[in-house]
Amino acid sequence: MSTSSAPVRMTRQRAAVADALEGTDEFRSAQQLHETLRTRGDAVGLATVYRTLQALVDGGEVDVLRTEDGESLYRRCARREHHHHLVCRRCGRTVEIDGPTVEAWAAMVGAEHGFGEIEHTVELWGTCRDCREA
Amino acid sequence: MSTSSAPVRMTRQRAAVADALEGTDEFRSAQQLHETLRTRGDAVGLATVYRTLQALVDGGEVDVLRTEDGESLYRRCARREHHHHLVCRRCGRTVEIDGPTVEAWAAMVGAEHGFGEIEHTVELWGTCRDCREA
DNA sequence: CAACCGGCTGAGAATCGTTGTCAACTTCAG
DNA sequence: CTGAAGTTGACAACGATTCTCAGCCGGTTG
Repeated sequence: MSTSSAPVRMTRQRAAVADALEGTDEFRSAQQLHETLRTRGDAVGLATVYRTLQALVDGGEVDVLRTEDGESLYRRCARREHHHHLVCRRCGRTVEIDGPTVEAWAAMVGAEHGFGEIEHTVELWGTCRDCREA
Repeated sequence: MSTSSAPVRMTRQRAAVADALEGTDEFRSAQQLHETLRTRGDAVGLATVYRTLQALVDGGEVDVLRTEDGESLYRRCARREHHHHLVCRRCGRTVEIDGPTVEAWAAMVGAEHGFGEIEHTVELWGTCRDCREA
């Protein structure tokens, strides 16, 4: 038997998207990445950018989070373990942080109220020094 | 001088939306509320539902949060002070919670990295007992 | 090295929640 | 009661994301 998972192919497009993510430590939107690639010369269809990002997210390679106005931002994070982010709402610059106590707290509060399958969203937004001075 | 803010009028539609929110303690989407009102008999245009909800949010009368797939959910909360939520992802049932230490922690982490104007998002999602048993 | 199978791509259409438009309408001060 | 101005609602417009599907190409096989 097999896991019947389709073999994943390495294509120019996938390499390009992955590379664009490697190139920055800021959270970027799919559209920004698409634009970056187009400018850089290795154009990739927008749909493909979205598909690739989704795949990377599913594989835990990339983190996503949503802006206040619903746009998804992607970032290749250093640590694969669960963590949170302090993101500059202006430029996307990001600092990875972990809330050692948050997980436990969330699980406890959930159980306390009879809720199961608890998940939590903890993100910090701010304006980084450079953006404030600009 | 004046704040030049336009006088706010009480209309059937606004009363209806406000009432629909009073009627439940669950987070509901604009579309759900619109449907509820239509079924109940006092139909209100969808655009008006959105406008009214936005106004209530701006006035701090109502809380908003976004689903994982980007939909906005609204709820008339008991306390006006800052707090967080434990929401059933299935039915919207909600428990208000406060993270006494979260605020301080967020501000500290922000300052520590040179970020200003810190805001934080802390929401818990789970499945309530009733929905799990159903 | 060439043929092939099936995953992959991309341009454009389709979704979907939400916001903008604007003529008709309603609230409420005077 | 009247008029000025805030409101409403049907519908168009938007913007991010997903779907379609015919053509393309990675990689394995013979």
